[in-house]
Amino acid sequence: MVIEIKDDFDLAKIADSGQCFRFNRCKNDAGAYSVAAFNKHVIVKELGNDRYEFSCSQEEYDSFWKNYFDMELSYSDIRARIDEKSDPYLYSAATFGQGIRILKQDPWEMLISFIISQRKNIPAIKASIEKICALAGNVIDEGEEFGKIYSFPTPESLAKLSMEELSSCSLGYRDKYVHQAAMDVASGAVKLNEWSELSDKELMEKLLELYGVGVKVANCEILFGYHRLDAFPKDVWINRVLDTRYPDGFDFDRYAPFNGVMQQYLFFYSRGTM
DNA sequence: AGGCAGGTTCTTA
DNA sequence: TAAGAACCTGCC
Repeated sequence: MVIEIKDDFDLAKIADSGQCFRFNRCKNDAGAYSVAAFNKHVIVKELGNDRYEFSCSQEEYDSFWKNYFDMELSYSDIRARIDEKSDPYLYSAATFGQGIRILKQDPWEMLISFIISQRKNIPAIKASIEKICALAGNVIDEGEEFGKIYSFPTPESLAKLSMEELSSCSLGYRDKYVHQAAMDVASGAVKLNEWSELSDKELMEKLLELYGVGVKVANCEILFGYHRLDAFPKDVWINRVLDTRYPDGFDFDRYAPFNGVMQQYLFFYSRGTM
C-alpha cells in the first residue's frame, strides 16, 4: 500500500540514528528499507512527494506500523520549539536531523540490544543481534531480495541458549549480562511490561538493578524501549557535544518533555560533523 | 601493533 | 564515595 506522510519522516536518518539495529537499507533497491520489529517485517520505500510504499496491507499499517513509527506525534512541532537565536547549535542539529522519529520499539528487544551495545560500534552491535536472531528467533519473512528475516528471540528462547551459543554471537564479556537478563525476564522475576506503569524514577531504579545495565543503557531503554521522550542518554558523543557546545549546561527545562528527541538530533549531528 | 569503540563491574583507597 | 583497571572482539 502507498501512504502520504506529511510530517518528518526520513528512512535513511532513522536507520542511521542509532536507536534501532534491525532497520537496514536494501542492497539492491535504493530508497527502500527493511524493518523488522515485534515478529513483523516490512519493506518501506520512498517514492517522492511525501509518498511511501509499505509492503504490507493497509490493515497491518493501521494496526501496527503506524504506531511503531509514532505517526500520531508531530516531530515538526517538536522541532518548532527550538529557537534559532537562543540555541543556534541545537537548531542546526535539528535541521540536519529533520526526519528522525523515535520508534516505538519492544522493551525486551531494546534491553538486550543496548546491553550488547556497550563498547561496541553500530555495525558490531547489528552483527551480534542478527546472529542472536538467526540462532534463537523464528523465520518471520522470506524473499528473494532480503533472504530470511528472523524475529528477535523471546526471553524463553534466548534463556535456553548455552553460554557457548551466546559466545558464538560475538557478545564478548557481555554474554553473561545477556544470559542473566534473559533468565530474569523468562522466569518472571523481571516484568518489563508491568514496569511501564512505574514512575520515571522507579523505572530507572529497577533497570539499574539489572546485571550489565548502567545509567547509559538504562536511559536508552527508557527512551527507546519505553518511549519516554524526555530521557536523555549520555554516551561519548553526547558528552563531547555537551562539553564543547554547552559548557554552561544544556537547557533541559526548556525542552521538557522532549529532551530525548533533542538528544537524537544532537547525537545524529555530532556523528555527522565531529 | 596498539588503541579504541555509543559502558559496566569489580577492586582498591 | 570515587577513581582506576579489566573486560571480549573486531577493525583500523
